[in-house]
Amino acid sequence: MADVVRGGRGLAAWQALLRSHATLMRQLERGLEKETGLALADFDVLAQVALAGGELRMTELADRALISRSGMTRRVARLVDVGLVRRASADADARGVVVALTDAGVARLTEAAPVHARGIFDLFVAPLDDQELAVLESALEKVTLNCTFG
Amino acid sequence: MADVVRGGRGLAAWQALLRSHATLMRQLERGLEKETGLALADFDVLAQVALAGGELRMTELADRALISRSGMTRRVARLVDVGLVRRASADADARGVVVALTDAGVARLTEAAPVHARGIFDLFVAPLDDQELAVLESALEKVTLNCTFG
DNA sequence: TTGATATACTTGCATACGCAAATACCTAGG
DNA sequence: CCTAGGTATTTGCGTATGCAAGTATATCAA
Repeated sequence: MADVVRGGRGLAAWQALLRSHATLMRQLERGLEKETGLALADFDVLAQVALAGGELRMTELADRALISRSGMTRRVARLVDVGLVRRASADADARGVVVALTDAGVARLTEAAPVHARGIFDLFVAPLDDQELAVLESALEKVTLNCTFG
Repeated sequence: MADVVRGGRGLAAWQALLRSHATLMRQLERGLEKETGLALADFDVLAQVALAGGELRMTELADRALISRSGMTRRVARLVDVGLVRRASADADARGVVVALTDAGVARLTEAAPVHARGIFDLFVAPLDDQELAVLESALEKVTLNCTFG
């Protein structure tokens, strides 16, 4: 029975990674939250806004953060409550909402970004040597790109 | 501001993968659920029991499925309701519960396992060539192993 | 035997999520 | 101008989760 579950070439490694992903992410999030008081989901919002150049509409933000629009509504609401983010109505479209970082948000992100990078580094990059990293770099990109329109 | 967020060597690729993971997993789960009517979480339980040789205690099952014990209590309850799994008290320990597949569970798993393998293959393995796969195989293993005690 | 402590599992609670329906606004065609 | 249909966002609802507390059982030592 057990062998029905096992897969072929290349599957096992991915399967293991996918399965441990939840745990890895929990570790990553614990670290971030412990050191900066910021949930990963919230960090992600701040980071996306920053990457976009300072402000983003809700839909775009949801798409980039890879969560539903309704989920983003609530995340932003939480972030507004704690003062890391500001909502304003879009210039040209009264339906629209633009989200921007507050000063506190910028400060928090500036503090958190290196911690997060460090977390990913420790968990994912550090265990690998240079050659592996080089291959991984292009390989992961293929897999990742492949899902952008998912 | 934006550059605070960007990381160094090897980070970007992982970051992208981690970020797209939720979406990839949703795709994977959609496919599995559509073709077999089985949620990924439930598949995981069946697969773990099968891999363990037919039966598993709750704690062990939760550990292998990488979720909390309480989460597993509920998953198993759902699976018992739909008749894919059976609970019995452990021989030597009256506190214990052993979970085993029913015939229906075995049948469902047998049907679902190739579908799931195929899903992972399409999303993760197919985009890569042989050399990339070879390196990835060992590289992912390092990252994955590194978190087993997380 | 009996109490102290640990283990296996479940339940109460608070929280986050996605989907579908609702709301508000925009845009075209007539 | 007005209506039909589309888009941006929010709300209602059901569901899954983890943590902390609770219950039942085991273990061990005095």
